[in-house]
Amino acid sequence: MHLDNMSESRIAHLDMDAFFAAVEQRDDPLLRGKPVVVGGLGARGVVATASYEARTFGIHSAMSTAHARRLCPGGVFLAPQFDKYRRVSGRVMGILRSVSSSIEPISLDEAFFDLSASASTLDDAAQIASDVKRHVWRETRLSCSVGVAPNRFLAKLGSELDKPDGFKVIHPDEVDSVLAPLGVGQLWGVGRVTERRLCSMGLRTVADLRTVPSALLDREFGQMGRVLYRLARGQDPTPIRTRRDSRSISREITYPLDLKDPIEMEASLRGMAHEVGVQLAEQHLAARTVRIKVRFPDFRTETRQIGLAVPTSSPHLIGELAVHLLHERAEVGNHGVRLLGVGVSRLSAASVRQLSLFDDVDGGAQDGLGASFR
DNA sequence: TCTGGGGTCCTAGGACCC
DNA sequence: TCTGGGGTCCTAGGACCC
Repeated sequence: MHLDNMSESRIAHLDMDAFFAAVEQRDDPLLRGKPVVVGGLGARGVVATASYEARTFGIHSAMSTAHARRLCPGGVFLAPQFDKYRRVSGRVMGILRSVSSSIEPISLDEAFFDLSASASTLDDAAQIASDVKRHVWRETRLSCSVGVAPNRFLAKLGSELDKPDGFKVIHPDEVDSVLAPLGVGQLWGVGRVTERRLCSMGLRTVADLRTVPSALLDREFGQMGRVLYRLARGQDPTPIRTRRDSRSISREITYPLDLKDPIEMEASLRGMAHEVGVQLAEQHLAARTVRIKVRFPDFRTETRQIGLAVPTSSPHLIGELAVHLLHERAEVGNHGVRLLGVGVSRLSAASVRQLSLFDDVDGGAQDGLGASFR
């Protein structure tokens, strides 16, 4: 299970360049060469993707759209068209599937694919991956960046380091020199908070991190310590996961203006609960936990959840429980809420027998509600 | 930086049981 | 009755990812 084993793998990672914005530019020639920003257009919207032209203005993902507009008043701001992106994504994933039976989509624009079975060396894998990259361009007229390496982490790093329109192979003997100068924030799973903590320990680069004994990282970071120790050495034992069962389903809405009216809050929760219930039913799943999320104007966020004795996919029951949690368990004062959300978890396959049980529970809402509390 | 939406995984504390 | 220890489940919060 050690390194020798790991280095046997040949993993590729493909990442579409500025995906949403690139699709819009592809479909409207007038947008080519211009700063294009795709994201929420409302008062509280954020940027999903900025084209490379927009990035030169300092615009990046997750920034508020309002801020992006100030940085680039002449930019083109578009609401996302997810159906379209999903279609394009489907074609890209199809290309990956044509070269590997083991692919792991991470999002619409990103996926790992395992080439270990079809390529016996990293260079053979690189050849296949480079064909894939060309194939993606031919079929979609979109550019992507590809990394090829002995494991997932290094493959992803490869696609990141040579972006856009990049192609990078990381061989085992280059791992140390590639990793050493990187900032610790470049490691997968190290975000703002962990990066700060590491920096406050005097650890700014991966080379710094590598000087720290495993035991110290364990003590300081728990489970994450092990991961840090390995990533700093370019080790990543996590396999490609082709199919993962979903563990939760949720909907949430940030309102353009804070919601103050309890009636509106209830209606909104019920609407989201309906969508969650429908999605559960579509996927033939049932849930044993119902949860709400409340975010206040000051951005403080609370969650409240309730366990059910019997799994449910009933939109009505989920809605009633959500409303109950809001009134009885959340501390909504009179300042209103900025966001509400409804989610379900502890999912299981809904059997036909369970489905008939749900109907009973749903039919007698009051009784069903009481009986469902743990 | 006035901060979306949909997820995953981890942690800490308390209840409960033996 | 001054007070164990381990395991498991649940809840709430938080870090992180795209």
